[in-house]
Amino acid sequence: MGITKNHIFDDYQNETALITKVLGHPARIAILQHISKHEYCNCNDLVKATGLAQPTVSQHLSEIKRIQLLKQKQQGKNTFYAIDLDLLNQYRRKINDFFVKVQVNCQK
Amino acid sequence: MGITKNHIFDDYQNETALITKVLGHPARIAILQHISKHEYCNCNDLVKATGLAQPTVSQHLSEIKRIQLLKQKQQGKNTFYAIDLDLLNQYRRKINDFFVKVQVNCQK
DNA sequence: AGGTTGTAACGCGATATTACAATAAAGATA
DNA sequence: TATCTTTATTGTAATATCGCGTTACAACCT
Repeated sequence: MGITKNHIFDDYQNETALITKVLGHPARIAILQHISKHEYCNCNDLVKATGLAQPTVSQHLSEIKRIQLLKQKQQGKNTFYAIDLDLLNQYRRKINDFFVKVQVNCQK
Repeated sequence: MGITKNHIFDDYQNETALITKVLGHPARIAILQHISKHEYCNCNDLVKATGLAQPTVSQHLSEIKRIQLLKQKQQGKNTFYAIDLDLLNQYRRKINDFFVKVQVNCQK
């Protein structure tokens, strides 16, 4: 997307945007939904669940890993994925707080 | 970014992703913060607040308008922007619910 | 060893995004 | 009328993203 000028924004703005950006694709929403319903599923499960090709799913998994939202367990050739619930909750609060702050500021 | 295959995902996934995608840029986070603190500010205010060029700000405003999060008041040559609080709250709940559902599913 | 399976990495085409200069259009002001 | 101000639009360069075919590399099986 051309170069985002991250340096002119503060940490809060960059972090908030990074979390929402990772969530900003339907495939990644679908992947998180599926992992939540099938803990420690593998990449092939997600290929079937999403209907995307394996390399595409792998790429979306990498995006989600950028914000450390995934835990992996290697078991032989299989890689099993689960969601880091502590971080998920942290991000939930962070995004919710952003909305709330905007709302409160508006009402002053 | 190549073509996102929206048709293979359901409405919930597409809508959730669209909202977070719009929030997924630090400039748009900054713009929403500024509008919330200075109700009915104009485009020039946002140019000064963000440090981006006027066409860039205008483009980001368009992105935010895609999810109807902005109300505008035309006053002569000035366009004043404010946030649609009802929709903001609706989106806040929608995103928060997504996080909560994922969390709850994980714990089953 | 040879074949199968699961996943990441590489590479590419198509398209989207970011950022901005230049311009246009409309309202204000001298 | 001429000029300035404000904002949207157009066009463009640079870069990122999406999706996938192909490949590479394990680990498992026979």
